[in-house]
Amino acid sequence: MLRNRIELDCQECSIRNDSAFGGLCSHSISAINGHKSSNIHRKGQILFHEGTRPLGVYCVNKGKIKLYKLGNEGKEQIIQIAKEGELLGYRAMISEELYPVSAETLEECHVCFVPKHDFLQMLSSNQELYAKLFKHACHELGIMTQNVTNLAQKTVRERLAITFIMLRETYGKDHDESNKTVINLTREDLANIVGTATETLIRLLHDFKEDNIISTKGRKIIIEDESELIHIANLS
Amino acid sequence: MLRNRIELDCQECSIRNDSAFGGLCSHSISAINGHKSSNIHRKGQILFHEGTRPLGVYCVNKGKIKLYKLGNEGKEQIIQIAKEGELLGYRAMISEELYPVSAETLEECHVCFVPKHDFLQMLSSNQELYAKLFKHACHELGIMTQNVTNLAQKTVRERLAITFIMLRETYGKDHDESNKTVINLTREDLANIVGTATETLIRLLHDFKEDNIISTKGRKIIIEDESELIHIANLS
DNA sequence: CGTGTAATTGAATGCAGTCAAACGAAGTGG
DNA sequence: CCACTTCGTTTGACTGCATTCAATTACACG
Repeated sequence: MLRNRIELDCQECSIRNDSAFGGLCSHSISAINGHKSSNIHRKGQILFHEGTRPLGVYCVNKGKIKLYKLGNEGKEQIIQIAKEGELLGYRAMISEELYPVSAETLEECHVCFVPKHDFLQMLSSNQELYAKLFKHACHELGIMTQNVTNLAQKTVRERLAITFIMLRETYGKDHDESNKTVINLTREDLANIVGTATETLIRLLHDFKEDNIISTKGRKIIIEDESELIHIANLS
Repeated sequence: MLRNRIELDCQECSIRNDSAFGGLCSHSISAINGHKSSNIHRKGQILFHEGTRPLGVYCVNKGKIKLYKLGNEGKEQIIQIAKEGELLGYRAMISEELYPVSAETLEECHVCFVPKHDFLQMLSSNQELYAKLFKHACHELGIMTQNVTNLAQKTVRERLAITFIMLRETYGKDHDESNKTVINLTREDLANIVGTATETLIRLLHDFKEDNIISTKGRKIIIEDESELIHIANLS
């Protein structure tokens, strides 16, 4: 077995208030707590595979997880980098479809799992949680229309700037001594977020470094000048 | 005033069962019916503008409506072509955000409008409708991840084939004597669905015509060979 | 039945992808 | 601990798909 158990308690969970489970009554929280299992996943493990049937939902307690869809040449298109507090896998369960994406850990992650049956029961008895998830899904749809427009109309350079701005949210808590965001992703993953070839991405990183917008330490990328990123992103 | 009233009755509505309001009890239907207004919109009218606050929801009874987002050069990215039966504008209302897209009629349309307050009241008293819309939103999210992947990884030629396959659903009821789907869109709109320049699109239409995949009658495009489209689309 | 908008074609440019090769870093096993 | 291996990164050269600009033709719609 590639994962290990860990003891996590929803009542004590520090990131609960940032998650979909924030603001729930203590009765609901203890219901979740009673049905979940908590696991440590090593880097590179798959939580679920695109095209498989949802078995439950995953609540990220710690670590980053990439959600990606495979194109037909086997190239990953990364749809989202999920961080602590995010609830994964509920959408396909609600729409009663197969997972449209795969979820893979980018580092060691602590993840709680709530089985489908228990989760659906909670949902049906908790209007507040239901409304919260519905709202979240509608919000995501708005973001996706923006993503589609960016991919269709913006240059790779602009999309890379947008990606960095977005990753600053995701990696905001990972910062260096001088409080600058540090992004730890392979060049290939970064290219698969932007939607370009790895070589093209590397050339653009070079340009950004020359302009002191970013710096690098090994594979790690440090965001140096966000205002210039916003400028390059050329947002409408 | 550029629109005219029309008398439509939800109880008698022929497309109701294809819509989000399908399968509701007759009590709910009459509640909707009592709160809606029905209008005829001429071609080119805007139902709502991107960036404005949702005032209610729109149920399409007849006609096609394009939903698009503006890029910063003013270029439209068409996210969806809505047809009869579709319910528009509920997502931004649920997520309590401004409209992420604009909605414009592509031909004369009959559209029923339900004001925000009435719609929200109906939602809160009708768990079934609520669940249906939530499910629909989650389904749309899956489609959007596919769209993102296609835009990022597929060539314009492949995306045009995919667009035609998609439009066959939308324009399925618009067919000629020999039962072939006829698509009536400007070249610019078609280009803005595919995510390319109008000139590029026209050149590809030329290629498709040479290969007898489509034919044209004026601006109208007739789908001649769907199996070849599927082949070109190169779906995973 | 005109007239402006849409569609089409041509030519030139360039952004980004692909292929190939070299270099570097990190991990493995002897 | 070091040689070996593998994977990730980087750079160079080349190609080509798609965009842009410009000019002409067709046709949709009032």
